[in-house]
Amino acid sequence: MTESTQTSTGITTAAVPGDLGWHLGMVLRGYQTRFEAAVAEMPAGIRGFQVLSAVVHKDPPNQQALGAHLAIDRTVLTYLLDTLVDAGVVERIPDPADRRARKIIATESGRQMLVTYEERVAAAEAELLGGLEEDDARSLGVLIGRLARNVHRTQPGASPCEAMDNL
Amino acid sequence: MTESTQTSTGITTAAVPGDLGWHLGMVLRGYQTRFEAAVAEMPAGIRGFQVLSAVVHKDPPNQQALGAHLAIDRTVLTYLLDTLVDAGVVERIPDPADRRARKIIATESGRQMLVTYEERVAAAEAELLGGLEEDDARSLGVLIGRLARNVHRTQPGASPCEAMDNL
DNA sequence: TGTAAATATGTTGTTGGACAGACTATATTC
DNA sequence: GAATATAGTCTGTCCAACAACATATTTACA
Repeated sequence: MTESTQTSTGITTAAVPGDLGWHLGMVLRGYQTRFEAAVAEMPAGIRGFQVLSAVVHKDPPNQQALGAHLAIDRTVLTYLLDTLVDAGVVERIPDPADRRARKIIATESGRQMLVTYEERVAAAEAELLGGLEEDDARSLGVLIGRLARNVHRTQPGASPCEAMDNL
Repeated sequence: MTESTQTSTGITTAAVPGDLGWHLGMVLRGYQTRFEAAVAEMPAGIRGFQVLSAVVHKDPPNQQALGAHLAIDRTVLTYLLDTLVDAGVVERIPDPADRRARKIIATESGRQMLVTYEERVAAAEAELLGGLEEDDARSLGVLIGRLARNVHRTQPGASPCEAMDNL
């Protein structure tokens, strides 16, 4: 811990390169632990929930769009969807306009399941942020959201080698 | 986007449970992409850097503490350290007080390497946060750091890592 | 003291997810 | 209608995570 920065919140943070990675990893770890417990009974667990949530809230036109949104490889998405279809949570319906593509829609049972688990997930998220002041938690959510959209916008596809010309 | 929350920053975010997970995943993905490029030539890549950084900055008394700090499984840490030792970056020296334990120390070459790569990592972190206002980036760093320490403190992480909660 | 439990680390084997490449079916383009 | 592009699936491979076991050492306690 060498140099440090005084911030408006009164917290002093060590300015060590790499700490951001440690912080992100630790937060994601805490999130996953709670999230996992919240959706343990869902088919395909965390990713099952994420897929179902994306299907309902984002209404992607085909699997490719769905996979791109969640940054899930298409070959992985295939068996993820297999699991969800087997569980009767979603359906693959052929797109009449482009019969190569398949649209994923939630079944009625899937919608109900999503509602149920969204409550649990919301509770898990609240618990994760429970250690922060309410204002801080809200700010953090906003800033992370903005940063996430930046990343999502500037990182198309799954090829990580494009965005790294600068080093 | 159904319901939304108006925040002090003027940004509108969708209040969908699970979005926090998507945000975190996306940010971590962007971070990893840049980080990976920054430390590609380092032995053991990202984790090699993280281990070396922790060894130098946190000075953990033994491997167990090191692994607990980074949330790395001990069996993984073993071959991670093998790689770093082979590369001449760190050394395992037996603890004279407890001959079961080994203290990991950086070699001179390792220290130099760390300095070199810390510059690159700092640049990568700055680039990731580049889309945010400077104040926002600083706030985000502070809040994530606080949350990360919460998680690190409250995770039931198996081992007595309390000895290292000195951040 | 002697012995059982606990601890620190290393080794081996298994498993699951990520990913590349081949393959099928359908669409578009010229 | 031949060539090429796209959506999805299937197969095989690689690596990290983890469990189970092995070894050396320390600690607890009878």
